[in-house]
Amino acid sequence: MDKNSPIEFTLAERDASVTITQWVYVTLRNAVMYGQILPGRALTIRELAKELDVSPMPVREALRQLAAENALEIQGNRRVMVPKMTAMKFTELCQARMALESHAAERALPYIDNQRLSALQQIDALIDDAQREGNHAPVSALNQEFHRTLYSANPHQVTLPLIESLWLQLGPFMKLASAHLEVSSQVDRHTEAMDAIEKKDAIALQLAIKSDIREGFNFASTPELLQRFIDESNRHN
Amino acid sequence: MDKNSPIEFTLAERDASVTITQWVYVTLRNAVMYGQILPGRALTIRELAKELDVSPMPVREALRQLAAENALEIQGNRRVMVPKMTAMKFTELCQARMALESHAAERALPYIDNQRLSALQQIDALIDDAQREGNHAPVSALNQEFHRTLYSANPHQVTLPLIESLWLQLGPFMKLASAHLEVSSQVDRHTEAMDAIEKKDAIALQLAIKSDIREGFNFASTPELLQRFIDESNRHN
DNA sequence: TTTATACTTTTGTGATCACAATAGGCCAGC
DNA sequence: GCTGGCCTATTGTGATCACAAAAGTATAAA
Repeated sequence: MDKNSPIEFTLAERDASVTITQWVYVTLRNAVMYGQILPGRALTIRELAKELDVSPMPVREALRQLAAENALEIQGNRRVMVPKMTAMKFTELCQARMALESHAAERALPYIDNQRLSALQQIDALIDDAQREGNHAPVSALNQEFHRTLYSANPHQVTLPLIESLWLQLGPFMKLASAHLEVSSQVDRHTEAMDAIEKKDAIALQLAIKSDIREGFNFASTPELLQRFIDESNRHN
Repeated sequence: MDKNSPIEFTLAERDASVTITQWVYVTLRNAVMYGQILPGRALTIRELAKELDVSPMPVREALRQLAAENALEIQGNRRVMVPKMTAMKFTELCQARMALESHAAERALPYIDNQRLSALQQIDALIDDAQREGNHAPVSALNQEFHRTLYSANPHQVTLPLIESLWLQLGPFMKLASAHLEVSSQVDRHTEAMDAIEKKDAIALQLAIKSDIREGFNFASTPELLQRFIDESNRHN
């Protein structure tokens, strides 16, 4: 079965009201997002079906959906794998995040009320708590939650699905990143963002979001370090 | 069968080297993109399978893929339809296009060589020819081809799939648009873009792209006109 | 004429099966 | 020891079937 590396799934409870396909989709999505499937690892429908104890059918549909979201790549051989990363692609993904998310923040700004602002503050407080305790595991998910809460204030949402696609593509490398990342010393860009929101200052908000994204990945600003991460993830072919 | 409106598919030849699922996907995608399926129209797997003369299986997979690309919407009832448009959503889609595509153009600029520039000029010439002959049908597809050729110069492509998702969502309304659109009088922003490319002027290129997108839809700048289009497409429920 | 209810049909979901293509392993030849 | 071609096992694709949920329809009561 595990011709390459085994895959450790975090199997959630399967609610009866949710279709099996959706459950498989969420499970695989989390596995990709949190780097539990190494890039380059070939995935087969039957293997995953066996692993998740479902029939091949829901796996097929979930894989196709994830491929459409650019989380997985269908090779010419019809084989499915997590796309490999390159230094240039990594840069492009971060640049695309900055462009898209600063735009999404600007479009969301007019719709942010006090209730949502306090929700943002709450999430930020959780992040601070986790970092103070040295508990880096949930920070990545909480950070996403912060951004999602911000952008989804806009009730006519069209950018969030695109942004989530970028997150998915960067996901496998966030894990490698967080293991090496020094976050405690950095300026809290979330606070800057919330200040800008209170002042309804679109320019400042965009700047804060862009800085937040850039600093989240500036550990990789030295090409050698990034290259080591990429090599590490590709070592298993 | 046609409880609502019938669907006119443009059935392409099915190449043997292409899987049925891919062929169905392309066929449905074109139908959505060129407004052959009215928004709100409920789609059923078996109906489409019968219409396209394939088994339900490839249709299921194609529908799921299109839903993942935001071209179709899966309702709570598990029914699939082309999403309905609102004036606000239309605006958001255009704004997102401007943000994403101007960014994609900037990132592609360093990679554009003379060969690609002449390809762009060729496409633009075809557009001019078609418009001079009053042949508005292929203009929309050629315009997309122009933008795609420009952005895909960047070999580390990550934004193009996101941009295509936006095109798909706007697609159904391009048809309604082109029927009422006056294009002959407008400035040729493509020429401006190509001038900027020759001068390697990123700012001018971004401006040209943004203007091109804005003018492509400024027919809808009067809310009443846009509303009429939306109503028209929703009339059939 | 209108509304609530029972019945019939249709539909999405998921399982299983058949088949052609691909991959991986094996052995012979150099 | 290394490479090239054959053979077996595995895989993706697509078809068919079973089932429960949903939608549509007709009937009956008001």
